[in-house]
Amino acid sequence: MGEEEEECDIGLSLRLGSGEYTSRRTDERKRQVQLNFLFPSHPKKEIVDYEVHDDDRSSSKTVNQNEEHAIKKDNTSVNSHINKYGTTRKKLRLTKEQSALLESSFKEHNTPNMAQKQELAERLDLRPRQVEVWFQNRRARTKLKKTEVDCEVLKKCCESLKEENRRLKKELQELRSIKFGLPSPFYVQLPKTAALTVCPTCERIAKTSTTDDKNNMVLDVMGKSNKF
DNA sequence: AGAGTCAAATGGTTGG
DNA sequence: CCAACCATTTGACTCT
Repeated sequence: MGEEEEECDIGLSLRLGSGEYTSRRTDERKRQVQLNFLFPSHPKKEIVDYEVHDDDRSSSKTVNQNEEHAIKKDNTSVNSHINKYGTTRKKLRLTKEQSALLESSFKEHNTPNMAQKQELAERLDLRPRQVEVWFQNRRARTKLKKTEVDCEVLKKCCESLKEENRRLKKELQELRSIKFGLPSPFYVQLPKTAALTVCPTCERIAKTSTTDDKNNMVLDVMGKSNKF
C-alpha cells in the first residue's frame, strides 16, 4: 500500500533485530549508522524516535506503567496518536509522590550516581533512565532559574549605576558652576572632564575618585587660577 | 487555538 | 574510546 506503511514495516524488522544492549549511546549510534547506511534519505529524527521505544528504556512493563499513570489521572488522556511509522510517544506525568521523592533526593544531591538512580528508580517504579532524565531536566530548570535571578540582579545593578551616573553628572555640573562663580542655571559648558582635572599652570593631573578629592581639586585649580 | 509545561530525544562536549 | 553530562529540540499534554 502506501510508502508510510512500508517504512513502518522496515522499522519493525530492524527494531527486533537489535543486538545486545551495551550502552545507550553506543547502541544508538550503531543503529543510527546502520539505519543511515540502509536508508540515507530517511528522516534521522524519526528513525531514532522510533528506535528509542525498543531497548531497555521501555520494557513492556514500563509502557503499561506509563499508561497506568495516565489512566489514573484521566481515562481519556492516554494519547494514542500514531506517527507515520506506526509508533506512539505517550506523555508520562509523574505522580505527586514520585515528584516529591525526586525533589527531596535532588535537594540531597543533584547528580546521583548509578546506584542511587537505580535505587530511586526501584522505589518510584520507574526506569533508571527516567530518573536520569528527570535529574537532567531538573538541573536545567535550576540553572534557568538561577540565570533569571542573575539577570534580575544585573538589571537592578545597571539601574543603580545609571542613577549613580546621573547623580555624578549633576554633581559635576554644580562643581563647574562653582568654579566660575555662576549659579547652576547659568552653567557654561566646559571642556571635557580631563581638561578640568589638569592644572593649566603646573599640568598636575588631579585625583578625582571621591567627591572630597574633586572638591579639593577644583578649589586647588581655582586657587591657582586666581593668581593669574 | 495557542501558549506553557515538562518528559523524552538528540547531538555535542569533556574528563577519565 | 566511552560514559556522563549539558544544551537544545520535540512532542504530548494541560490550561486559559
